[in-house]
Amino acid sequence: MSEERSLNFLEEIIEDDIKNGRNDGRVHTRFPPEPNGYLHIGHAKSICLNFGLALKYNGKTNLRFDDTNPETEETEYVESIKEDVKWLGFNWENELYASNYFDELYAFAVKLIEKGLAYVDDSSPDEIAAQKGSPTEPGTPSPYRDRTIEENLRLFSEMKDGKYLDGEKVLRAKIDLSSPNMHLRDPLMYRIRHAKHHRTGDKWCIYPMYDFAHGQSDAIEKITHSICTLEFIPHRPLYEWFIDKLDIFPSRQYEFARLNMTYTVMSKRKLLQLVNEGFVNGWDDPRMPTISGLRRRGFTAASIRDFCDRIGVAKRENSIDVSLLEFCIREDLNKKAWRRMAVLDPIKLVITNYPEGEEILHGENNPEEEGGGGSRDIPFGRELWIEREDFMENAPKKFFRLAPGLMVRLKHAYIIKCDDFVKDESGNITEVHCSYFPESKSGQDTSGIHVKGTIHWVSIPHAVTAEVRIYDRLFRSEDPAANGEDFKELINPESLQTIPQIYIEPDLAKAEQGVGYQFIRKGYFTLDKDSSAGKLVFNRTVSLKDTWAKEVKKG
RNA sequence: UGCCCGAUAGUAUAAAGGUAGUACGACGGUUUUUGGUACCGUUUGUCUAGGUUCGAAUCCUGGUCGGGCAACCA
Repeated sequence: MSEERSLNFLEEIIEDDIKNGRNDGRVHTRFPPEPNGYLHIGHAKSICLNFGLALKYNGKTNLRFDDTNPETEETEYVESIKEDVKWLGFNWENELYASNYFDELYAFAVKLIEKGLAYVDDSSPDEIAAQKGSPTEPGTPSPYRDRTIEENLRLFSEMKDGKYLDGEKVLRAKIDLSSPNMHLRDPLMYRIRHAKHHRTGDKWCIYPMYDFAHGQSDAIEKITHSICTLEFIPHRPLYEWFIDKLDIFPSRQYEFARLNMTYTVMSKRKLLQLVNEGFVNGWDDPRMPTISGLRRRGFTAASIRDFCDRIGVAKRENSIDVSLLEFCIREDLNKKAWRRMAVLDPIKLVITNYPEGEEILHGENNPEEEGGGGSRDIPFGRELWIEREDFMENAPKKFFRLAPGLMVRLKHAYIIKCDDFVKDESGNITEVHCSYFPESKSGQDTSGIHVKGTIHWVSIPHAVTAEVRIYDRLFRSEDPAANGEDFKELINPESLQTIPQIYIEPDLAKAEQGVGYQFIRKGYFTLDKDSSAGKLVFNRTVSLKDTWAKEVKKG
């Protein structure tokens, strides 16, 4: 709180507006998704921005579905969007739909026709495109541009009544065919689409275009700050033109740079292809940058909010390093996740001087949690699973694990010394033999022995099995979108690695979905929805930072 | 060869004419019963050329580079 944070450009605008008494100091934003796909991390930036601004300035935020294109929009998407926004921790003021305003929008269009500012055009799409000219050449008027108001009124009404086929006629605004801004060269306002709408059904066969719906919806809701992404900058004069000619509430549009992230694609169209063409297993595949994918992967809402806070808001194009997202989830989970032990690649360890039978040890749930977070029981015995990579026959000098003659501590248990190992006929190590120091028990160590390394383990007779899914980045390239439509060629073939059987400590049999666990020394994991009573499946959310792996790579 | 937006360490983001700072990354170290965490340190930057000014990342002009705009998508 004491830390003063500089304002982003939108906060500056809002504070300025409040200071000047604009809108009576009222702040009302909106988050306007089109229900034609699942929300992704880029939307999270927009959500955090819109809801965050309202929260900060004591305002409100509407959730408004921009559903003016019946051909691509579905209720399934509406539901997922609502779930994701809620999960992120935000509450909208009103759940609204652009389709709620179809009657008003129609009346607005009639009003513009009456003012001589809109006309029905019978030109084909190609003809209209030609009429618009090019950025360097002015457009030419449609032969239908000067129809009388009465004729336009009649024709538009007939369009609404279903008298024409798709594409036969459109309604266009009459603005300026020689404008240097292409969007002002008599843009389309309405098109004919005999399609069933997810909300209005068959009531309408004409649908407003984005430009004739968005600003007016903002105005109807008295949105004060309509925040969108950079590509809408050239639309702003049109947004203002409609508001001005219709004489409705003057909402204002502001634009910020959308989020891009390394090693991922961030367009709904591309994500849809990944889903439809089977490169991933659905919108919520844990490798997807969707909110639902991240959630299934084990990301917390808090970590995503923190990420959105750290990336900032500005108007320049950007590409955020995924490592920042990974930092955010590690930071959050470090504080929250319960520590547990799991062996992913097992090798058998025998403590030769340990008696038959078991002993119950105790392990802290989370050393980072204030007050300790309690502890759980861990059965220990003579035969344990340990990680194969924690033993080396010929260890390099800085290897602080097991090798003949070396000592390590078994986490929450005893210090052991490696005496011997067993190999099978093909040279694979099958067993490691150690002796333990009874007086070195964790928490009551009087042995005086100091070891550099600690390794995790699971008691063989008590071990529970599970499947684990290890994820890597979906793309091999830092900027897959730069490859255009061929982005799919850059998919990382090793983005999903399934380990069918790992050994986990018995307490983990009680694992629940939506909870993050740290498998000590291995990473953060969470229970996947594919789990069933007889089969536990864990997703690795993110690995732990691993400076040893880095050391090894350096050689 | 039109119009619009933008340009600060590797990546983001501050500095509103007055010491270029912060985070992530990278690198090194201390602590540690997780090679985790925590803590400390190091490294690297104002696109360019002029101009205004005592003083410019900031203001002005030209250039360069990047992005967007000519869907009956949003």
